[in-house]
Amino acid sequence: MRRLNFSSKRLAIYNVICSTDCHPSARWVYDNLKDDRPDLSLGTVYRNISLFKEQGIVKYVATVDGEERIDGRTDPHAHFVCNRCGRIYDVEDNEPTAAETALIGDGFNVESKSVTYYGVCDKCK
Amino acid sequence: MRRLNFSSKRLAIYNVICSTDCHPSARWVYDNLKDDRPDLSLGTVYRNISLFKEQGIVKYVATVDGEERIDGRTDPHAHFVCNRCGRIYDVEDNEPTAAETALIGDGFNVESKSVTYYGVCDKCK
DNA sequence: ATTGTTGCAAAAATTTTGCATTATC
DNA sequence: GATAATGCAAAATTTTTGCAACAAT
Repeated sequence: MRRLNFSSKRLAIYNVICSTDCHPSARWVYDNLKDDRPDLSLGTVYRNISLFKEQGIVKYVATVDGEERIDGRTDPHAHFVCNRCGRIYDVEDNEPTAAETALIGDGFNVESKSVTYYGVCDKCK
Repeated sequence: MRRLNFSSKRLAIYNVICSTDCHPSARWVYDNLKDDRPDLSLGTVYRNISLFKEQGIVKYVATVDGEERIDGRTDPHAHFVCNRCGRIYDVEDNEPTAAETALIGDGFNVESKSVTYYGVCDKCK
C-alpha cells in the first residue's frame, strides 16, 4: 500500500494546513514554514498542495485577491469570505438541496458542492 | 446622472456577456468580439469586466483552470461546473439557508451567496 | 539502484497598469 | 476643450515546470 505523507516536508506542509482554520494560500503555508525550515521552496508547497487535492485530503475553498485558498477540513461545510479583509470562516451547513436532486435527474454526476457566503465579517464591521 | 455603458465598446462587451450562457472568461469575451472589432484590446475587456463587477451588473462565478468566469445574469441562482470540460451551467436554486440566518445572528453582513456544484456534466459522461 | 522529493530558477499564464492616443460629450 | 475610454506593451502576480541534486528504501 502506498504511503501518504512520505517525506517530512510533505508532512509538515500538511500539518500546517490542518492546524490552522484560516484557509491558507500556498504562500501563507510557505511563509509559516519558512522560519522552522529555511530550506523550503514555494514550488514544493504548490506541488504538495496539488497532490493533496488529488488525494482529496485538502479542498479548494475560494479564490481571494487572486490567490487560491484551501482547507484541510474535508467534511461538508460552507464558508464565509469577508470582502474587506479576505478572512475565510467556516460555516456549518449540510442541508442537502433540491437543486442537487434535480441535477442528478438531468444526468449530471454531482461530486461536490461548494457554498460560500460573501459579505463583511464581524471584525470588519 | 452618470450614464452607464458610455462607449460603444463597453456596450459591446456587456452585450456579449449577457447574450451567452457559457459564463465566459475575459479571454472568451475578447475572442468573440475580435472578429467584429479588430481594434479591441484584452486590457479593455478586463477593465470593463472590473467595472461591471463594481456596478453589480456582472457577477463572478468561479475560477476554472486558472481563469475567472463571470455571469451577466445577476438574479440568485446556482451553478454546476464540469470538472472534465470546464463548462458552467446555470442551476435554479433560491432556497434560503439556515446557515445564512446564523451568520447574520453572529454579526456578519451577508451580501451574497454562491452555490456551486462540481462533477461531470451529461455531455462528458 | 531505483524511485520519489526537493530547490532553484525559468517559464507560463492570467490580470493589472502606465501612458500616449482616441473618442465622447 | 475637458473628461472618459482605449490600445499597446510592459509589469506584476500567481502558479507550473525542467532539471540537477538529494533522500529514502
